[in-house]
Amino acid sequence: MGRPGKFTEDRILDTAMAITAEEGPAAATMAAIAGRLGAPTGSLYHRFASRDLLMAALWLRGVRRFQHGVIEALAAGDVEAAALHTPRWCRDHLAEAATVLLHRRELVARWPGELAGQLEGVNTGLAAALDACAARLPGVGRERLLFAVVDLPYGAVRRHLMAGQPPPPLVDELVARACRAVLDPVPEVRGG
Amino acid sequence: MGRPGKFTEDRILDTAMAITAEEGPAAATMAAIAGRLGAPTGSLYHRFASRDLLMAALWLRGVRRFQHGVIEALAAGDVEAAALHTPRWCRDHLAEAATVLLHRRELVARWPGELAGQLEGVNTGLAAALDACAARLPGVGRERLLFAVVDLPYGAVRRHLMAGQPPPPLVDELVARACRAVLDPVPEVRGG
DNA sequence: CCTTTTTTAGATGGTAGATTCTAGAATCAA
DNA sequence: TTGATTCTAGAATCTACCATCTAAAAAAGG
Repeated sequence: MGRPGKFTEDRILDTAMAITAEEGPAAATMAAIAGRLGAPTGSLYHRFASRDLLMAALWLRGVRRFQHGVIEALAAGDVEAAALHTPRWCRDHLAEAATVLLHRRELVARWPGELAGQLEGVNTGLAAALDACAARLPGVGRERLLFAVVDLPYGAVRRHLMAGQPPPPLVDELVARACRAVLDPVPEVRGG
Repeated sequence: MGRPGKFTEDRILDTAMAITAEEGPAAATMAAIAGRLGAPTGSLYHRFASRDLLMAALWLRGVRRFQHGVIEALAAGDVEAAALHTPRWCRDHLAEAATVLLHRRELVARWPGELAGQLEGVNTGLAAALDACAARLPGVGRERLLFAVVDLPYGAVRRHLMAGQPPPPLVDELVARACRAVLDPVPEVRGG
């Protein structure tokens, strides 16, 4: 079988994630990752053909873990739970949340062609859950649901992630209220 | 008086903004800006001592223009108008909105010390308007107002800016509804 | 026309970081 | 033990870009 690896892909990604969460993705150079991990740069290139590939893998791993809860809640038809998953997950996985939610564009400025399929899979996974849920809710369009489940919670946690802090409890109340208001079928007419 | 300038600061910033909006801030290298403007790099450095300074100036100019409307609405005590200013301004200034709202971190990764005062001014300007408005609204804390006026609209437009599209009309309805719901003093009790 | 000031002009230097390359070490199977 | 295989190791290379530097051009004033 040959010599067993000393630095696993996951450990490399964890190190890149720590640097990214602390100092931003630009600070996660190959040398910085290798240095913090105590590995030579060559070992990194043994696992990942390029830095782009490494960063894309980092983002993919995080986004999959994150999306899992959202998709689950949507499948159960609980839109509010899906919306609240974001602030809750941020509390439990602060560094990974910062990496995935804050640094998407910088992380994967040039998406490697090799991973086009993986990206597609991630996108369609959420899209399918969203469509299935929207189909069950009369009067709630896809765009409206997307706002309630993705955009709104994202806006609510962003500032706190940027400060390196977990979102405070108030955020959950704000998200829940706004979510209900947006999905409410007859909001303008009193007593409807 | 000496030879009049051929490339003004504003034209340089406009060019940098165009590149940033189209291909991201990383693509806005000094050579790229100069090339698109038809100027040599030397002319850029005549106006801006460094790339960091140029990008910081770009962000400052944009954020000032953007904030103006928000602060005005807050001074008038109209929270909903303040929240709606974001999607409206994005429609009218698509490229600048993308630059200011999407690329803050990448644009000014290292904020130049020379501009510390300017940054401070921008931050306190909004903060003051926010505090003054919050003081007038009983039961509405500063954090809640910040969410309604900043976080919520930001989340609502982000996806559209990333796609290079102006936010659709639906966004205004979503923002307005969510804004009202969040500021509503007694949302839980029916008929309150 | 001549001087002064300001700007253009672009070649050149310097540096940070990604990537490659060659050597050698660790493990497994026979 | 030996050979095949997989990995570590880190120095060397390559590339892209920021920043500098010298020279010259273009006004404005006298």
